[in-house]
Amino acid sequence: MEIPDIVIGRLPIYLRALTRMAAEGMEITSSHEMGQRLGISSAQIRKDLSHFGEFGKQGSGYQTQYLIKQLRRILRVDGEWEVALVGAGALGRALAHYDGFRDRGFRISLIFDNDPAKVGTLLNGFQVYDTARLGELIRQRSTTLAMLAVPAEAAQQVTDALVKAGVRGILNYAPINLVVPDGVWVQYIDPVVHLQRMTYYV
Amino acid sequence: MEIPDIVIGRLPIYLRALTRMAAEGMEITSSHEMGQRLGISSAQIRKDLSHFGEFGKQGSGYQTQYLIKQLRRILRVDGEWEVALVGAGALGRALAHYDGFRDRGFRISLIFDNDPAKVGTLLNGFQVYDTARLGELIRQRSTTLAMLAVPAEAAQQVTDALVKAGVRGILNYAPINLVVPDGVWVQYIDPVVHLQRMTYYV
DNA sequence: TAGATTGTTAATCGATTAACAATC
DNA sequence: TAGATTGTTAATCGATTAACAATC
Repeated sequence: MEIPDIVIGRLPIYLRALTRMAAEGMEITSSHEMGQRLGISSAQIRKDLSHFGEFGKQGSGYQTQYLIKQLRRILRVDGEWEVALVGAGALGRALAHYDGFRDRGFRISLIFDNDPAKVGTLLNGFQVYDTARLGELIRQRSTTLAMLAVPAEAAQQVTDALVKAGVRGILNYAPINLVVPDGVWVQYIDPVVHLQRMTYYV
Repeated sequence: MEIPDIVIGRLPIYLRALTRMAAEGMEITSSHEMGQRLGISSAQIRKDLSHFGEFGKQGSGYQTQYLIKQLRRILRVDGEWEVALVGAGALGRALAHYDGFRDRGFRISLIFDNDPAKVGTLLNGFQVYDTARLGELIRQRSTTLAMLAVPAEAAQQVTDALVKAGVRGILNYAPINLVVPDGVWVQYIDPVVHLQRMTYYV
């Protein structure tokens, strides 16, 4: 009954591919066609989707737009999540300016940095607040998601503050493992880890 | 005999944790202690390592520095890989300035962009070259790794040029699936995918 | 109708875990 | 020695795939 994490993990990939296909004008697709694009077996795609309902038609396949809509609903990205960004260094600024969040369900709406030279400035139209005010402001706005773009040394401390303020999901760009209580989710992005996963084979 | 991809995928995580532990002054550790930090069972860590040799001592555990050295060797990051960066937008610039590559085995040494206003400028001390010269320069320097920080629309085309020039591993920041021939590896970084993996649970 | 593709079941495959002898 | 931890085997668990009836 419980849906495996690994299945949930693939849904955003399906959603991304379908959105692309829709943009290319494809109104209908099939598990076989999706699998070809993604390097995944068609059986796996059908099995994954079957955890959530029946979205296709025998003989013809899936209506692209309809499946997109369903996946957005399942993943709960049919609305817009407000995301806090901690760290306004080079990476933080790049994230703040990235325009790919908006139409996929997210918006950075609260930015923090502990550098007095940055506090009070605007970043993509948003105030940069002092990290000291993190708890206060996140609680006030009931923000539940955050991105961490601070040095590794500060990451755990900031995480503790985020969790205490009610954040439930953290996208961590710092190259360090975070300790969080049950009920808080962390995803990691570390380019070096990804590069090191390729050098073994190259 | 063949080592599973999923095992290779965990080694960089072990390496990162061990490096952290070493920095904290820990000279010895155990599979149990590592597992606690990473939220992984000690049995899995021992099993993973056993694919490559025997690195520990019964009763005491692993010498941190020795295990780091072995993992670096296994992953082939005991030297320094030259990496090409394609795309000098906000993200590309953040990557070019990131100082966390160097001591983990990588160095961005070749930067491309197709914006005439950027071509010829310096980025972290390196020339920005016209993307039109990508094939020529990558071949000349025998670069085998690349990071892709270009818009989704350009990603496949740039990928084809990279592969043709001899690149064997691509770290793709564009939110799109790439098609590559056998023998070429791709790793994906898409913050939205990671965020969407959490919203289901939050 | 004939061809295609779904959703699902059962079989296969592979990964994780538990347990323990070996031994530091 | 007594306690601790490794490396490995076997058992368990879970994920993927193959196959096909249902049906558009």
